[in-house]
Amino acid sequence: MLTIRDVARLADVSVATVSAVINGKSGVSDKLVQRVQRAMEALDYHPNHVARSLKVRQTNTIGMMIPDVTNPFFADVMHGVEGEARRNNYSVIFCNADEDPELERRQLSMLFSRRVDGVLLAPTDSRVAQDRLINRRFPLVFFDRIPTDFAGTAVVTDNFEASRQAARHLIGLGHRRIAIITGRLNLSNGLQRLEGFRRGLQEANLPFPEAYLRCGEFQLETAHECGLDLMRLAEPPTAVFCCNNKMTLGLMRALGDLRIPCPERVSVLGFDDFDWAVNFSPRLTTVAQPSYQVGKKAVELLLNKLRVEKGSEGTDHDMIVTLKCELRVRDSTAPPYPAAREKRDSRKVSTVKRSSR
Amino acid sequence: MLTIRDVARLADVSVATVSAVINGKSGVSDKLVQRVQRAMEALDYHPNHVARSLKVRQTNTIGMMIPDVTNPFFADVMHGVEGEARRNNYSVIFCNADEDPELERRQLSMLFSRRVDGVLLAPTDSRVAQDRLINRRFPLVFFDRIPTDFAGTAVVTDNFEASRQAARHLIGLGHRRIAIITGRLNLSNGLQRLEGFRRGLQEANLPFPEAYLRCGEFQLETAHECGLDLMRLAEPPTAVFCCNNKMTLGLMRALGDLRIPCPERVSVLGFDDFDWAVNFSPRLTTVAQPSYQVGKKAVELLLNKLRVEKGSEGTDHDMIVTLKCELRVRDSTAPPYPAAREKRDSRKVSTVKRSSR
DNA sequence: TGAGTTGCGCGAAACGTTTCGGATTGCCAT
DNA sequence: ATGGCAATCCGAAACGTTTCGCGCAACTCA
Repeated sequence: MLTIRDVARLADVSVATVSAVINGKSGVSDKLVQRVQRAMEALDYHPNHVARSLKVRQTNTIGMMIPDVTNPFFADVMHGVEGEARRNNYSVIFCNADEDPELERRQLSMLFSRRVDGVLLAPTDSRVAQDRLINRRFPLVFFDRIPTDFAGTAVVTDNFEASRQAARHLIGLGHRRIAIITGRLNLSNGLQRLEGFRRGLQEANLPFPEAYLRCGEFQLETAHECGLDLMRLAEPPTAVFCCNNKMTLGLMRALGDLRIPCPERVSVLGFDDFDWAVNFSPRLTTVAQPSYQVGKKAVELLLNKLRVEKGSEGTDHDMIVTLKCELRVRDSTAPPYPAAREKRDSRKVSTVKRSSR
Repeated sequence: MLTIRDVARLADVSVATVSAVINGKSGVSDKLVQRVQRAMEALDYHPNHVARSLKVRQTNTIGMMIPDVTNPFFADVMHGVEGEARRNNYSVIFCNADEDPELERRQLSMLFSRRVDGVLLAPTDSRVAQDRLINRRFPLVFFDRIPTDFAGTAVVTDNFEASRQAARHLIGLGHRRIAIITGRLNLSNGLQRLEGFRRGLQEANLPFPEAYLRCGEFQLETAHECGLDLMRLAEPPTAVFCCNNKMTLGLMRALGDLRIPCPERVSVLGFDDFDWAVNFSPRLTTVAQPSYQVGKKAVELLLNKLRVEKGSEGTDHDMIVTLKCELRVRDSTAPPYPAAREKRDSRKVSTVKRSSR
């Protein structure tokens, strides 16, 4: 394999000089720059990035920990991460935790061994997140979800507000018996979605019976069962709010199993939008997260952290940036059945706008 | 930052000894092994993987080039890749080519600088794929798509056979006017799907007029327009085969725009299955690719290549492994309208099985 | 008892860069 | 002619590992 020495020899200069022109440093004459560049060209030389990393103690690599690649939400944030990283000459090595804290721990430790400059983390539980040891290893920015008493920097979406709006939308349609299928509640995303929803109900003075609160653990199968349970209740809900895309799918399957038409018998509102939502039967109304932006912003924050750590500029203040969600009203939510009886309770029905995408 | 020297000092042994125990080499007494391990524990020492990589000239990293992260098919193969790589102590640095050959080239060159041990590549065009220079840089295994005159190792699915079966399914239902929306035809996946389909038609002595062949470039928007064009023909097709998931979506939108009911007026059969297909309106019949397996198998092949390159065992013969697809019949395909008139042409209608997932 | 063998541990030289300080040159002002 | 000062260029020491070969002690066997 070619080394910097080979090009130095061919260009008849020292390795120091070659290094200088590779890194675009000033203080080397045009003549030599030319010679060196020609030599590199001739040999098709590519600097060994790992040797460089060892020397400068910086790998220009960030790690990204995802709990579940299969979720299209995370695919989108990966897209954002990869793009922004590349634009800044960073590579991303990508890890899947499979929702397993132990695996997550091992992967994090592997990332440290590889001396990544920093990591992006959507933690699977709050223990890892709080681990001071891990925090001391490298700059960390969280995304999508954070522990309740989190101190550090993160980018999340306004789960609380979005869920509150979701509840309001349902209430506005005239629903009184509204259920929720939540995700895991140990982390912010699951919790905030529940809390925002609860607040929405509360503000309308609506009851929120225990039976209408189900934990679907963010999984399709679990949500499927929740849906089944919910709809078999003596007094089933007329609307249900699903806290992520997979669970929405599970619920829809349950409705299909029970031959309960949506939205005629029950309205469903899902968290997470995706291309396919438009083609669902019925077209799904959802709250859409700016997933690409989450990824982009996360690496912006991380790179800033790295820059200040190198002392070159600015300051780093830990912060949680919150990105707005958007309610996309489509066809899976409608006034409750029988519409006639409850219609009088609802004044906002006629004002809701339908989203075309 | 801690080095091997620190633990050597603490354990009162040489760095060579520490290195030996880290790598589990034999020839060091139990007593010293204990001492060293205790020291590592006490210091919370993690070996510097980049120094090691430099020395042993192997990074235990593979690169993965994907044309489009956003496509759930690739998300699944990533899942397979990451899992199999991790099980073998490899990390994967992940690149998005965004369907841009120039970007792909740059990324490949970056991967080489980082001295990845090998790369997994779903090329965006056939030029890059054939580049001898690139092939000489590192072991390469292609997946999903290969150039027509490909020589090397790759894992693909049986696009030809699957598409032929797809055509047969449609024909079996009684369709005579069958259209196809193809992807790009410069690479195997697009081409084979067209060819298999054409063969299927041919075997049934069905015509395949120019007007029924549209290129959707694997993109949703393009396919949307193709769908519009197709259905506005004087004699529109009664069934259409879409060569990937995004294009199926585009077609469905077109049908929605034109208020053409599926499958009553037109049957649609899509390439690529996904969780959401079940909840479509109507439930989509698709040909499903073993995407996770594609990823898994690809790294198996790559790691094997690496092993033989290190001379430790076995031989490497370039090969193309082809994984089977599966036709999942659901509700978006049905006998053509008006069923009565053409029913007599079809004998197989009653024998098709419906897939429950 | 002495030579050969084995097992264990260590020192030091790589791996391919970057970077620091010093050496060389040319030029200008004195 | 001489000293001083930029402007270039170079040698060599790191960076944190692995690994080769050597030294030393303890056995084994005649």
